[in-house]
Amino acid sequence: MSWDPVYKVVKQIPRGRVTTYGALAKALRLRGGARTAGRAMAATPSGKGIPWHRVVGDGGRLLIPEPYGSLQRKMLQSEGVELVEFRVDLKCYLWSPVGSKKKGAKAKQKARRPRNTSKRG
DNA sequence: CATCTGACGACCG
DNA sequence: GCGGTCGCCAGAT
Repeated sequence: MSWDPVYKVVKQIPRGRVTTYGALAKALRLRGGARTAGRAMAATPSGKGIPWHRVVGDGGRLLIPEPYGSLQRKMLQSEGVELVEFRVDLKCYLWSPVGSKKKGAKAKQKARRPRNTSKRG
């Protein structure tokens, strides 16, 4: 799987801003959801100038493990992003993917499968 | 091919 | 607000 489209969006993240895995997954229509978005980041190639440190989890939580996690904090702080313990103030720094990455910007609505609620209920 | 794993998110209690 | 669990799917063994 080529995460090029994912890296494209990540590179679109302006300085001093952050985004979430879910946002990428939604913007790129990733099937696996945030999980797939995370997979892409885990495979983030170095040397491409990809600001992976601007990608955080839900609520701005920093999920990236060490030593990258520590690095991420440093990077964000260096960009002016205020960090609270292991979180980022999304209401101030959250950046959303514009949506101009895939060629088919039509965003076709696929058939939604009903969630099986009888499981963990 | 089968099995385990993982930079996540949503839901229930 | 927190913990346990499922769902998703690609990569590695």
